[in-house]
Amino acid sequence: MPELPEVESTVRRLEPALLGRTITNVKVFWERSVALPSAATFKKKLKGKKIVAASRRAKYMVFKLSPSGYLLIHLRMSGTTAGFSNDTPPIKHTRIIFELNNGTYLRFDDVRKFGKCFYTERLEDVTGNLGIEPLEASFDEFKQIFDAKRTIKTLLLDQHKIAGIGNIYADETLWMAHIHPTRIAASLTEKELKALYNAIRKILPAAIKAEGTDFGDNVVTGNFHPKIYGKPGVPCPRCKTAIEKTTVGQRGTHFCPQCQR
DNA sequence: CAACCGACCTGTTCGC
DNA sequence: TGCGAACAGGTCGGTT
Repeated sequence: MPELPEVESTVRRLEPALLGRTITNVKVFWERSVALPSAATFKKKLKGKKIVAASRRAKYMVFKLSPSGYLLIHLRMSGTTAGFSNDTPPIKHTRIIFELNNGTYLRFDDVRKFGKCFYTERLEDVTGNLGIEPLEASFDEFKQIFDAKRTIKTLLLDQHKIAGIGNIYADETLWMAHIHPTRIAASLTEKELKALYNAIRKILPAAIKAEGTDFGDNVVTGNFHPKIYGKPGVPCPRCKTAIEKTTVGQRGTHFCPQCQR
């Protein structure tokens, strides 16, 4: 689920509840939700650490700890995080609980168990291979990525090239930029690349402001409404042609056959 | 280098 | 109504 806007919204929501709090205990209900290091070491390393900053890198939540280290959380497909008071019981899908020193806890729930938590002393050990941040890169930095013979959508989803865009926002930004998802990246004109760059810088902030995409479920509870994602057969908002759904790079892909060439 | 495939997982929706 | 197949916001490692 969560792509850049959802992760950003989640971090902003959690920040006031976590800053200055100390982790007093960690309960792991599903060991493989801990990616690094072992679950036992993870618990030991986090206990007693104070959360001094909350931020986002790509689709990772990053919590800086004192006196050292970082807690990173990647929600993957179905993860969620939220704070609760200690008298709230965990649910069926609770994978990890981080108890805090004020009678509350941070809970990591994850139906499909794909989400991962990391503890590391050096941030780059986890985030070192990630590509540019879509909202921070200059147009020149952005442009360099697309000098490749791959399809544009596959590139947009490649976190080692550009990090944070997922399936929803790849489809949405390509639609806004009038670019067909199977176009070869290197064939895009300067004008098309600029349109894509602008679409990203328009759609992602709007989605952050809306606190993520509205899917009517428990995973993403935001208020951003996609124009074409998840809407096969629905008239294109621009030209009224029926939105098509195909597969690109093994991912469900929505586009307008009329205005994306 | 790039596309494809199976894993990793559970839950919901679709099609017959 | 029932039941298996298909599919879901992500990513990785191994193969074509």
